[in-house]
Amino acid sequence: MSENTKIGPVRVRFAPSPTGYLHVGGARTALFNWLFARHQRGAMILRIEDTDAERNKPELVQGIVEGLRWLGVDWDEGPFYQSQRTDLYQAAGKKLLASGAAFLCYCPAERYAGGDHAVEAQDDEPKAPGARRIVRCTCRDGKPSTPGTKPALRFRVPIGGTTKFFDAVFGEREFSNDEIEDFVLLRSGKGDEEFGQSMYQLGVVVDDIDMRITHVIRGADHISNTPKQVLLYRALGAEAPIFAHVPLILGPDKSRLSKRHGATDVNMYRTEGFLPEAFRNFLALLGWAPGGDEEFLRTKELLEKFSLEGVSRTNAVFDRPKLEWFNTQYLQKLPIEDLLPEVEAELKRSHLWKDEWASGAGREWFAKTVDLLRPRIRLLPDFSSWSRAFFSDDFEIDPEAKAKFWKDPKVPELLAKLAEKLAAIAPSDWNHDACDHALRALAEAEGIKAGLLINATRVAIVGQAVAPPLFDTMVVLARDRVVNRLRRALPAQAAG
RNA sequence: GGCGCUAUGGUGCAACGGUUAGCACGUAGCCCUUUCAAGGCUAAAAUACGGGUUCGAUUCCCGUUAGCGCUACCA
Repeated sequence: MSENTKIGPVRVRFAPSPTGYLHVGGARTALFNWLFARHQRGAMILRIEDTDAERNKPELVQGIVEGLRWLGVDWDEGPFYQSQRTDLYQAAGKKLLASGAAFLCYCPAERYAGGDHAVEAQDDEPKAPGARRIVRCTCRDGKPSTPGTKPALRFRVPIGGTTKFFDAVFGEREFSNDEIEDFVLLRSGKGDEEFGQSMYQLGVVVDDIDMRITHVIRGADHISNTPKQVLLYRALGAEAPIFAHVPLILGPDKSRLSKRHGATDVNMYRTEGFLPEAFRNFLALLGWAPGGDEEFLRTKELLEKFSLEGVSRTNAVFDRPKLEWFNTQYLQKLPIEDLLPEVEAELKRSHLWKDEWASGAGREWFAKTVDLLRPRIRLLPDFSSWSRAFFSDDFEIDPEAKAKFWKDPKVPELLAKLAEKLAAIAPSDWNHDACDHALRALAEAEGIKAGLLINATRVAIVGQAVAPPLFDTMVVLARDRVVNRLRRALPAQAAG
């Protein structure tokens, strides 16, 4: 609407750090950025924040990129790697040093590291009010605390006053400068380098300025970092962007979502067989709502409706049962042509795919079969496992199904008779009602309930107690397969 | 410990001063039925607590409590 009219085209970025896989929190941040960018017809940029050589695992970038692709999140620029942009950060750091906005710090790193385990600050050192941590470094007046060591570059945070910024989700925010520590901009150099790698705060700000980012949409865990970054923008002579901090995703116990809560890697949902669009719909509704009660929102609608105003300020619990519900909804409601490629890919993965299903009559059969199966499918791999008998003659008969529906001693005889009756139907007359009549006529002639024969037949032709309605299944399998499977089932029954 | 953020059923969201507090997931029951789903109907279930402001608070303000975040030469 109007929030971006004076700052030109929207430019946003997703900036993961390759210290782990793409987790659902990051995925949602990426999704929100993407929805916002596409809704605003702006640009989406991917930037890899790999300035920590120690923790960084370059091979993880591949997985992150795959996760984003699966999610359907694409980008217009990048990926850019911060590890390849060090000159920019060094230059910015030196500029800040020259202007007096930063200073050299000779303190040993351990002096500040480790939170509660940090070295106790001396009584005469400026500390955050009531806290043990050191907020003002004694090096800021130019006197090296530990001469002879290589210095890091720290930002000279103003004494007194406040730093403000606007957050599209949380509103106007104001932080007291006395709470902000003299944070490190550039690590101390090793060997003969003047400085080491850039720290997070400097890299982010330098890049966001350089890439002309207009809206910084990221997790709410960064809200306390924001005043530091605003200070940096000012010191670098740039205008701060609009921030939008999105609430975090929690596990069922309301603690921050982590591995012990189960799958947090987006790629695990892909391999489990969730539909990306269902996953996207679910994720979009975690911390955002379009305002009404609609929940089944296809990506097109998400794109139309997304706005930062609808983003919630409260953390949300990742509710897997609801994700599963979304998946079954998509499995059932998607236009069949949207679902077919997913099923095709699944059958290829499990080597059940036949090329004859790619087009023509084969495609029609495939569409009809998938349509018959879909109400009972929960995850894509169910097409290969649970529905195997629809795509292959090579399937097992489930022992529990036998025990349940082949109990009656008359079953072998009944199935044999049914096979002969069905075999007598001309292929051109093979349809739901013909099968229905043939079976019910037999049941009546034998003086048994149709249900007994229906259930026994189902086990014989698909090997399971659970399947789509029998006569629809028979139509899809066609006469010869049904008859063959009935005949084949008899020795299996005797053996079982 | 300090600073910050948040608070509607078990969960995700709606209601942006006036509703019998709505929808969905999940749960329970019923219907449908040829197995199992799906679908339909019904039920139980919430404004954290205490103060204000107001004719009127879920909604605005303060406090308490709880949860979460930040508090690294991590990002």
